[in-house]
Amino acid sequence: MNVSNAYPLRADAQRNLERILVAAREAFAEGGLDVGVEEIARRAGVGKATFFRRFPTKEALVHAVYEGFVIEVEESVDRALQEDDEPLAALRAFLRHSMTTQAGNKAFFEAVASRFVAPVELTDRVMAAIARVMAPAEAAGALREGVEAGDISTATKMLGAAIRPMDGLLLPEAAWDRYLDVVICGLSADQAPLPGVAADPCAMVREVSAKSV
Amino acid sequence: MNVSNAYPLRADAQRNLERILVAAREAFAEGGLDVGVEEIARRAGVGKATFFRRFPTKEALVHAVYEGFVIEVEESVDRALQEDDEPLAALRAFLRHSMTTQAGNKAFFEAVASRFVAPVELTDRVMAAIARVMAPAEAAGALREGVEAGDISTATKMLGAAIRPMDGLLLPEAAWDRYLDVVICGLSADQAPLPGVAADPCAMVREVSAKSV
DNA sequence: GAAAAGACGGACCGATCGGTCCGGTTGTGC
DNA sequence: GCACAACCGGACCGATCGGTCCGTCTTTTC
Repeated sequence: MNVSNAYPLRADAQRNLERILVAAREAFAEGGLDVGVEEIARRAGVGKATFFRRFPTKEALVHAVYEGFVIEVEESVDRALQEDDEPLAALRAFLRHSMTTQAGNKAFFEAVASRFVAPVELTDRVMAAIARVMAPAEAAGALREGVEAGDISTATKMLGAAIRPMDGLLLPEAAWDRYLDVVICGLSADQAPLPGVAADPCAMVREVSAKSV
Repeated sequence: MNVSNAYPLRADAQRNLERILVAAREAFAEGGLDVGVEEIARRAGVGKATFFRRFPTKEALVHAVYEGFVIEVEESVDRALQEDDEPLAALRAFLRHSMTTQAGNKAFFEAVASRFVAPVELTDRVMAAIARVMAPAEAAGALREGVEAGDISTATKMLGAAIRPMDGLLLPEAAWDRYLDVVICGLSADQAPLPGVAADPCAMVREVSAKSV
């Protein structure tokens, strides 16, 4: 985000900026998006004022970290597309990876759970990545009629909810596949078609984001 | 909870207590569990101190309201059990009703999403109700092998997550059945059995609750 | 109808959070 | 090596939240 800005930062400032980003990723991963700015600055070995000199608001930092998540998603799709033994393999690998990431990174989980309004540009990138990862299954006719990108996005939310039965508690990995199985199975072909799509969640997200600018 | 206490409250105190409970239910339904105590007291036409005279802490109020939710769940199961056209009907009706309630009541949604640690006694009641509502389907062999009460509880969480694509946004009702279909379908028989249960979420919930007492 | 038990609410407290200010420090270009 | 701009961080601010205090008012009881 600000890492390579218009005119170059002084060396120490650049170093501190990077430290802040690293510290924020760590702190958010452990404690979720509610971790305070002071704690992040402390971890970065920096004063609170220094933080606010680089990021106008805490929200800006959250967006910067969120962009990292989007990149992770895109890379996850690239990796998932490698395995093409069977039509649904890539989609399954993607969803499974999403569970792992949400489990190990509380902020990622909260981001998926939409604890904040993400910039449109970034949600668009996520949707594009999802479209890529579901393409093989779609082409092979392995997907239930009516399943679309927004549904896969929703599936990641549902799976995230599944592996966190209560606040602060995380289901052991061995139990995750139960839910992944249920969802994959519900998304597979050879079922009655899904009811018609009455609304496009992505469009609504776009609308809300635009309104909040 | 405190409504009918050990020794009788004075008439005005009893009236105010009821007003507080009603106001809390409304306020929580609209704004979620983060609504402040002051706002609730204001809605009840009462001072903040009066609130804290009846409830030792805000958490106590949340638990009282949560007990109301548990009763709603139990009633919902009673109603769902009426419709027995086909084996899965009751379960489906129950999950559908849970979606409606979560949609119309932000606090209920957050309670399902486990935004707080509920008392063991109440989570036990929820689990018992779920066991009742899934019994017909189970008896008819309509459930996939390995599906148990904890999975239905998780299903309500997943469906709650599905209908709220982002903070403050609610999917229109017409789109809900898509996800209900996916989940019901994944829970139905005639699929490969679910992977073995490595952990019992309910037991873990019980453990965590005990620790926090 | 008066006294005492109980309830009332607004003012107050301490902790926390996002965000700002300012006097001292440090990297950088000449 | 010097001067200046850029940078630094701790102290500070205002808002908010859960929770308490205390002087006043209401209900109950005899």
